Amino acid sequence: MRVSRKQAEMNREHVIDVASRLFREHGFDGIGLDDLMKGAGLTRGAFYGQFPSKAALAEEASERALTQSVNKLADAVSADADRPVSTLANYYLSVAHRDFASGGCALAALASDAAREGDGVRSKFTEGVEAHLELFEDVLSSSPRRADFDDAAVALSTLVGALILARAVNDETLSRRILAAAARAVADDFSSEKSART
Amino acid sequence: MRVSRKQAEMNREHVIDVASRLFREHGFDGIGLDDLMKGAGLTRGAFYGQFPSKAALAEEASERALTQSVNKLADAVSADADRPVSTLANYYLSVAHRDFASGGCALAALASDAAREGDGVRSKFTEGVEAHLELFEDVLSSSPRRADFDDAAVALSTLVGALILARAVNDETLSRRILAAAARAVADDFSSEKSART
DNA sequence: TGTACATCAGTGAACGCGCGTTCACTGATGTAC
DNA sequence: TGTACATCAGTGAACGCGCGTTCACTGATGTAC
Repeated sequence: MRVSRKQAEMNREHVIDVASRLFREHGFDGIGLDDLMKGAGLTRGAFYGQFPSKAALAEEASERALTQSVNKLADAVSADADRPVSTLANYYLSVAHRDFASGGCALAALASDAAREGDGVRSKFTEGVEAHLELFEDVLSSSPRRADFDDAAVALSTLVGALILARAVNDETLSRRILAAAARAVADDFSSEKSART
Repeated sequence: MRVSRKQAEMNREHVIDVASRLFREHGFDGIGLDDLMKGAGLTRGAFYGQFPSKAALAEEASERALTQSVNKLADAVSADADRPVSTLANYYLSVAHRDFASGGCALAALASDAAREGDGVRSKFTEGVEAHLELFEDVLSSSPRRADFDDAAVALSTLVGALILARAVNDETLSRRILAAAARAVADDFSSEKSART
């Protein structure tokens, strides 16, 4: 059943979107092409008309997930322009974000997996980390204290690490304490905007 | 070929050790029972005499990897008791640790994977995170500034996040800048022992 | 302590299954006239 | 604009392979006397 070129291109884009979500939720090795294509409303066989291999999809899906992650963070920050740093930290380390890996930060969801992938995926992650760092440097610099690359790297590391630990842990109290502690530390480090102690 | 009970118990322990390394290197889904058992010098078939399932091994291997991680960090810190905080940070964020996931921190290597595992593995990670936090609280408290649970959580998050990002990235310069920035931030936050700017 | 037998750790082949990938086929789309 | 045919996006069965798991078997170990 041939489909119009426009429809075919839309299908391809849809597969990438679905993959960017399902990879974040299950990891690159945790989801197969069958489920990936089903999730996009197509069948397994159509895959190789669109992509040369699963690794190639992983690459495109990583790029998309990382771009979406940066954009979501930028949007969240601009929604509360008065307190950008604590908005960023609280949004990133919210329970909602912790429980929504498939639509959340690709670094927290996939960076560990990416370290085991080939250069294609890792190059996308390199660009993704750089894009996140640029956003962080911007946001942190909006505070009274000027921020440089190193400040951005430290803040990003703290947020990513805290989210990953909060997700790995089985104990809701411990999980929330980690999120809260890291959010407050990042917010306090870069603001007159002191956040309240929990 | 039956083997003495003592030898059988040693074999079982060896399988757990090998698994704790190979899981850290390849992820829980990235290595099969065949390679796991081969790594321990046994054959696939012997596995089910020792463990009820792969998930059960993942649980035991997680526990072992986490315990080993804490012990290694404690040893590293006590080797340079004069500057415990910067020793911890520099050891954790060394290039050697970045490039040696199989013998390194189980949290950085497997926490993302653990979030997708069942309660067995996640409970071990909960205990593992708690053990790391206790160590961190101890080490950080040795500085002039007193440290509490939150300080430990922030420092651990920063180190784990920075190591994961440094591993995901394809660019050696970027990778080292992340490591150096996070190491200096953690060391400076908790010491009179100021570390030198790179 | 020595012998006879039961136990059981480890072997290796086999199981069904889902994986990534290939391919002959279908039929709507796109094109040539 | 209408017709005839070539193109090719998507289908679904099939491929070999490695996965987690099972099992009949082997032969050294452990035990009973």
